[in-house]
Amino acid sequence: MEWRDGAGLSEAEFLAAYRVEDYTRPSVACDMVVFTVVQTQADSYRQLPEQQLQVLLIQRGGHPFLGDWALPGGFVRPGETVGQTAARELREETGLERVYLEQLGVFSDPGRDPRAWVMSCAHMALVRRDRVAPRPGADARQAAWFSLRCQPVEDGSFRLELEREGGEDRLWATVERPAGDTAGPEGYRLAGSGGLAFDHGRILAWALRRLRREVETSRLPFHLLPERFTLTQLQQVCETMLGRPLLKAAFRRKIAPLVEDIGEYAQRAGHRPARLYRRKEQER
Amino acid sequence: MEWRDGAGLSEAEFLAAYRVEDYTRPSVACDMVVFTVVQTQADSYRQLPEQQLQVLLIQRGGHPFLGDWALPGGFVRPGETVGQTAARELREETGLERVYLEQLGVFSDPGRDPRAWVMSCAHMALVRRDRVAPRPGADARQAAWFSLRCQPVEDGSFRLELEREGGEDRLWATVERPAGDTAGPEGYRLAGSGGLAFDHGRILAWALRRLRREVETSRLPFHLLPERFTLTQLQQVCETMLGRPLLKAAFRRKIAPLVEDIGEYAQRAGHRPARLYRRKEQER
DNA sequence: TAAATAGTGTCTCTAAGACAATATCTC
DNA sequence: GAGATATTGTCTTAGAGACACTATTTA
Repeated sequence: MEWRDGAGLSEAEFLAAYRVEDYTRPSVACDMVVFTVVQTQADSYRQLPEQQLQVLLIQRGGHPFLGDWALPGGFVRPGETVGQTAARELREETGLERVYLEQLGVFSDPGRDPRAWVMSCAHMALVRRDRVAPRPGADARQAAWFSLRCQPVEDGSFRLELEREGGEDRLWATVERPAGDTAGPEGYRLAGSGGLAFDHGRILAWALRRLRREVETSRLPFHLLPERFTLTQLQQVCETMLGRPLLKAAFRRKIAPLVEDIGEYAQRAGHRPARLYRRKEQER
Repeated sequence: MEWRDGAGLSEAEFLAAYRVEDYTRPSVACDMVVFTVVQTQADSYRQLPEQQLQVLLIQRGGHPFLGDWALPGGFVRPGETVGQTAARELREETGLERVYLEQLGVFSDPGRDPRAWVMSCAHMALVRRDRVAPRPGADARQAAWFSLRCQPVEDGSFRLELEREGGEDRLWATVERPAGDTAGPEGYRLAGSGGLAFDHGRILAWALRRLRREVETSRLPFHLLPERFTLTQLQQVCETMLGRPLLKAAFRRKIAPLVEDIGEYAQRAGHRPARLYRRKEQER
């Protein structure tokens, strides 16, 4: 005998009668915060180059926010998970497969997109800059890397500053964290932004916070390095992600169990050559 | 002069012509993992009672998963953020206002709901059990609290076990974390479940992980305690959330800066009375 | 006084912070 | 040798783990 519900329907009958069109539905997009770390030019070939944290933005060629810069993204299609949408967008935007991707959460303010009811499931990705050639011409949109800095402001809020490579464009956003235990992606409030489309300043702020939180606990920095690297490179990537310097001795003690000496040395440095390491595969 | 896009439209013209109906859209629901901590009966009035971590579930009265237990939840309505949806659901389900709520992330497997394309933005809530009278009769659905336990299994996966208060129903789910750096809500995979509807075992597993992560860093336990509490009560709540015992001396050292002695004592215990504390308001 | 929890003292151990000393390469 | 980074050693400090000891209540 079959199970029947309160209306006397079997499961097959119920599913046939169910009409999802009866409810108003939002559009759901995935917006991508694509992080990378890049070396700026050093004064001398013997010195270590400085590094910058960068994000990939796309200039809007249509309304709304025409001319402003936005996170790359696109709508979720039927049959996809949001993670698959993010991976697809990233592939279309950068040509990269199998990069590190992490879901950051939903931004759903009703007015965030003046066109319609669109909520965004933000993701962050970590890509190696040398693997990406952002394609300015692809579908008539201009893509560019922006350096990202975050300064605390006196009243407890933060100011994000973005600068396009070469210094042609400068964007900014101010976000604040309301008092109380508000947590999660919608915990930050966007107090204002310049040159950034939609609520993307808010999404950026949340992504940066997550990035910094996770550097300490996890293995994110490896995704921004080549297979073989020196400990100084690893430390520099961590410092760039965190936005503050780390002590060398303590850093090496801490990451020692995560890496493995491969017995080779970096070549052609103007100083003592550094040992090369690779990431150690973890047993759980 | 007005800005015009590639098609020669002004922003107002563009918005008027934009048709969101042209795209297929998913339904978006908020599912709530409502946690509480409850004391079980002690053998003697002089002994401290044991505590249990519990979640609120609702028995499905319709297809699909008729008779199984599901997380409370409902669809996002136009004009709401997902956080507002969660707060509304919680109010409807428990009558509570202003409880701690946190967005956990999106679960979006295309087949997760056999009726239609429905993605779920999961939230967790922390409520004081003594404030909630789950209303079994409300809109013909039966609500009940289930104790929640989580055991690691030998191959790296986890088994969740739920037991209804009184022991009438037992539910389970097995989840695994695939190798690699998969992070975020969709990082867990549901290997199987019994008595739990949809992918709610997976959502529960993720919620429990988040809960445990955040106990250590934040102030979540206060939301499960009355205004005035003893340090032993606070420690017990933390232990229950974490599922493991803590050392008394170390615990007190650690939480000392978060609480404030109010100079009163717990009454009527069969032993030395404990000092009462309240949460100290943080400067950031 | 027995039984129970409350509250504190202290020793150890580990890890991070801080800084210095030594090593090794290229020009 | 000068100048740069690489690598290691070690002293100090902060905090967690572990355990024991004392305090205070009620039946």
